[in-house]
Amino acid sequence: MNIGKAASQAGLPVKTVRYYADIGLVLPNFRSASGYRNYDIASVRKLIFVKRARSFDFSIEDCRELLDLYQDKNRTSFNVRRIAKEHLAKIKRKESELKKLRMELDHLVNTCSGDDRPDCPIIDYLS
Amino acid sequence: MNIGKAASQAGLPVKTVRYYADIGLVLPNFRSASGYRNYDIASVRKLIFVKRARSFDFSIEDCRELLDLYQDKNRTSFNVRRIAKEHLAKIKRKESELKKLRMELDHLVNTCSGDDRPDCPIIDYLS
DNA sequence: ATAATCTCTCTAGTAAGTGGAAGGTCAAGG
DNA sequence: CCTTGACCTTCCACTTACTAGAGAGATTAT
Repeated sequence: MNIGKAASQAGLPVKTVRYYADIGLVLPNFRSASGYRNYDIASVRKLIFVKRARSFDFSIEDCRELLDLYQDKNRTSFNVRRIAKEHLAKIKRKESELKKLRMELDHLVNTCSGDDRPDCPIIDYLS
Repeated sequence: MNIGKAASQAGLPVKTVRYYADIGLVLPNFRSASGYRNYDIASVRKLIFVKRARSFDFSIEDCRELLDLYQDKNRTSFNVRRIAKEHLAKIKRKESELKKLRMELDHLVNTCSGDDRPDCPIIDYLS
């Protein structure tokens, strides 16, 4: 199938599928005589795999590794878990930073009267 | 003072201060005959203000607006609060997405045995 | 005078795409 | 047979908020 169909089956924009081909993440099976990219079911499955992994916020490089493991019948779940654990650690770090941020900002917004006067604890805090 | 001193007083890399000048966020007071940027205390305070706002993850464009309000003696706390509230809403959205992500990934990592066999619930889930 | 430490501008790179321009291809209809 | 419209191609530029480095000029210290 052509890129348009592959993209819609995977639920990705055509541009993104082309981009994944450009960076060698998910290559089309072959090119037609006129240069059209051709995808089969297996490559569409790879696109879907990448889409899911990206929705978990895995980086493209992580996706590359995971995709290798996905295709490797001799993989060990140890290696998959290692990547996922590292990623989880990053997410947890981000989450706690974001929580701290949200709490501080929440406090600032709550202490600000938000009226027509210039006095503002938010500005004061940032100054 | 030159850019180096201004940057260190603000706790920012020189490159960043130059960047803020390039995009017109915090301009130096003037340029010396030889082209050196010159910063006074007021502009250093603006740099610090931006640094704090950035640490709250306000975008550069938010910083621009906040900086305008910071300098505007006729500002209303209503406007400051509006920007902060919008930003807070974005952060809250991100936070809950991240939490969902973390919980799902946590679950996957916990169900994966992580041994030398190829069977892996993480791969299964992404497939 | 010279060396070390500034500073300047300019270019290019980061992550992961997105948008658009200019042009080639393919199937259907008149 | 020709045209229309939908699809496809490549290439370039833009996004965010910087950061790295090159090559050159300015200032300061010895």
